[in-house]
Amino acid sequence: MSDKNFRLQKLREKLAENHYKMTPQRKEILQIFIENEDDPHLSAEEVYEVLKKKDFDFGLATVYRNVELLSTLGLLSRVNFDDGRTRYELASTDPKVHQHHHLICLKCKKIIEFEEDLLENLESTIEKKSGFEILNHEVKFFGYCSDCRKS
Amino acid sequence: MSDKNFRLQKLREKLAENHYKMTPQRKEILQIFIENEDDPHLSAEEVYEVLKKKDFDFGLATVYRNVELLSTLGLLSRVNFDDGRTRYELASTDPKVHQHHHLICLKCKKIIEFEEDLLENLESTIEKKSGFEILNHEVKFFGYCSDCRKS
DNA sequence: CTAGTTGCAAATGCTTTGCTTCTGC
DNA sequence: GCAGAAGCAAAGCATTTGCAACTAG
Repeated sequence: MSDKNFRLQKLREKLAENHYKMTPQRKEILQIFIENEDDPHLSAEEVYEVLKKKDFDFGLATVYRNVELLSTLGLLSRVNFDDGRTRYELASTDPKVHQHHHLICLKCKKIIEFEEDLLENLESTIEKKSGFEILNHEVKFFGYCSDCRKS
Repeated sequence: MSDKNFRLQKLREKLAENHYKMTPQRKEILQIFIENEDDPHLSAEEVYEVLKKKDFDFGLATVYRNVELLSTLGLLSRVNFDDGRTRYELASTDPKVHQHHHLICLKCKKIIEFEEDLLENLESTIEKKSGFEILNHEVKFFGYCSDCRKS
């Protein structure tokens, strides 16, 4: 099964499980995240713009309600880059895999994904010392990307 | 020199360096962060509330402008717990020390500070693999605190 | 003296909500 | 058929901004 169909399937399951309905709006919003690999961190407003370009005439409030719903269902993850809007990205399809990390360039504002996790040790240290049970994490690194370092 | 005087001294220096003026507003706002050890992550509005309790009648816009200024001067750090408001906390006085980590309990919403950093290895791995020069980071762990795990 | 700062109120911009109409299941 | 969803416009909040009056250096 393609990644796209896998995610749509999962959407159907999660919706049914929680007594929500599958609607064209929900399907299309998830698809936009699947298709927009090049721009993976979309705000509700940006999703709405993409929808308009694709000639889908959904209400903005519907987009707001559904990105939030998809995030509580675990299909999207909320990310916050302190630019005044909540953004969302496709969640990992593997429940064992935590979030990747984000490298944020202070000069050109570019956001780079770093795929490896590498926090297992730190997490078990924290769990031992604090008694806190860690389920997930969010890690951002700030600095200069390789392009900006050259100039 | 006390920690408080050290920080006020640093505020004076940073302001002068950058051609800003020392005002009673700026001094008092920084002091509030120094005094509020028990509630270390204040939003602008919360700082404004504390000021009112202390009978300082400063404008809310002044508070917004100055917490942001203190943050650009390195005396405060911005933190974001996705509760819809920007929060600030006292920055470390040691420039070599990175931010501590925040453990966020998903049940009781408590925020626990974890003082050790322990990210040196991960950072150097990322720098080697991506060519990204890391200056700072922000790390949040989500899960259940020891109190909530018991119940 | 004067560039920078404050305070106030109005404006902005993201997000949420109320409510009526519509539609999956 | 009916609970849940969409659409629209209005409301809600945190935050920013314009501007006249003030003040630190």
